[in-house]
Amino acid sequence: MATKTIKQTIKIAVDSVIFTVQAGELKVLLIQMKKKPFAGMWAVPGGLIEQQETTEQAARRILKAQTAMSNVYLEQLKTFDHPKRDPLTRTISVAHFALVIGEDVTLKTTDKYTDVRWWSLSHLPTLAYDHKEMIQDAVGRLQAKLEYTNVVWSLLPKDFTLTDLQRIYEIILGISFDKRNFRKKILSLNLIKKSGKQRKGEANRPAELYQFKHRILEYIDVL
Amino acid sequence: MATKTIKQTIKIAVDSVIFTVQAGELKVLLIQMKKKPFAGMWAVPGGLIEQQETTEQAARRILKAQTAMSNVYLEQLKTFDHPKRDPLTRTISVAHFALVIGEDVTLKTTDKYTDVRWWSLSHLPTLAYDHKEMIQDAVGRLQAKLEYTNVVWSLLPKDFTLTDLQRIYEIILGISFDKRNFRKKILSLNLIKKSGKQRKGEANRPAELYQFKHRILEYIDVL
DNA sequence: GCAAAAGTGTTTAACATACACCCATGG
DNA sequence: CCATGGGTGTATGTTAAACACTTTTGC
Repeated sequence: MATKTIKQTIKIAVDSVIFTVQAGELKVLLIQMKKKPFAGMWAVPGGLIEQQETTEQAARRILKAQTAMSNVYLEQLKTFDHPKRDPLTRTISVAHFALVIGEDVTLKTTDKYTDVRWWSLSHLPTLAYDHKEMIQDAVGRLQAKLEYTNVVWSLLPKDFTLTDLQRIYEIILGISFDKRNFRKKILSLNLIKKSGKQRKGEANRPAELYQFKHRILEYIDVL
Repeated sequence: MATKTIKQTIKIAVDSVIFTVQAGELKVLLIQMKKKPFAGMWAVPGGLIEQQETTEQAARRILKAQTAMSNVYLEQLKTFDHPKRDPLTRTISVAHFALVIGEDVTLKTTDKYTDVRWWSLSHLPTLAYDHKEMIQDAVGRLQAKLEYTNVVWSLLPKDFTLTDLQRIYEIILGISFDKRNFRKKILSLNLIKKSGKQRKGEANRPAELYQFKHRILEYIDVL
């Protein structure tokens, strides 16, 4: 070893797989690319990191350019490093995954991209780079993380009903739960509390509104 | 954005946190550094990646330089990217974690380092860079992975006893298990089979030798 | 008064935990 | 024959799973 000392010319990018739950579906934010060789294809938002920032700072900077964020949960996912993943120059991407609350996200358009929009995971368009694999990895991480952390807070507004919470779990995990058992389990975990308020104005019995006790990551056996 | 286009000058390294279980302890392989600014300190083995290799290939290449491997489990751990983690030039490290079988590892020494040896996790020396954090992250990952995968095969030889297996779990997780319950649980998981052989020659009843059915990663609720 | 979602307990099955003695061998 | 670690079963408690009806509201 240590004889071959070719100088590295590798770029470092950050990509963020941004999820939200909207209209009963899990969705991911994609931008449509302008430049070759992926013109017209869709990709997860990303960009090169700057000399003096961490990858997380880069991810937040780039995320701010696409969504007007209110509550963003962000964590490092995995580093994608296949030498041929970018056909132009070798680029290693430190992928992150992010969760935002569906309701209060407004998308911005920039001149760098043709379009920006949410895509349902069940109907994804053709993806650039290795972004299909990246999204699959991120979904797996999200599903796992729902089961052993309280991270679901990052997909819900401050006040929510137990049914809202159950829906999120059902949509992301793709299974349905018994209402009584789900409530029993969640309430026994000591993660949420009653807000005292109710959601009125619908053609049915008003629902109790709950809040998370802590909106920071905690590790707990959820399901 | 997209106005600040400072050219990136960032190096990409790979570091591997290599674990084994030896003499009843969890150990990590460290090399002692020669060069400033960390001369005399210890670090996890690593190096820069080459232009046309993946980080995993780089990790295996570097690992081969330190240990004569027989069975190495290797996976990407996390990317460490603080701008000041390397005081000389900005270097991003894609950390990996590796598991090797204690018995059949022979260490090589190279002229790049003062020394190479296994350190017990309970008595680590002063570590260079952010390698203390890296090792802690790796230990956490190892502990978690023991609980939801069959990865323990990578720490055991082909034939092993149920007591050998139980010891590994106890050492790494730092708790002790009831022998009968542990056996019941492990056998119910359908991960291992009797080899038909026994370990004789010790001053006690011979122990049945078992083998893993599959020496590849599987996801299962182990404990 | 009817449609729609909210809220609420009990029974049963599965799994985890606690626990103690006999067995086969080497020296 | 004794010291050493190997091997085995049962009873109890805890947690998960299955399951159906009443309540409150808007229209």
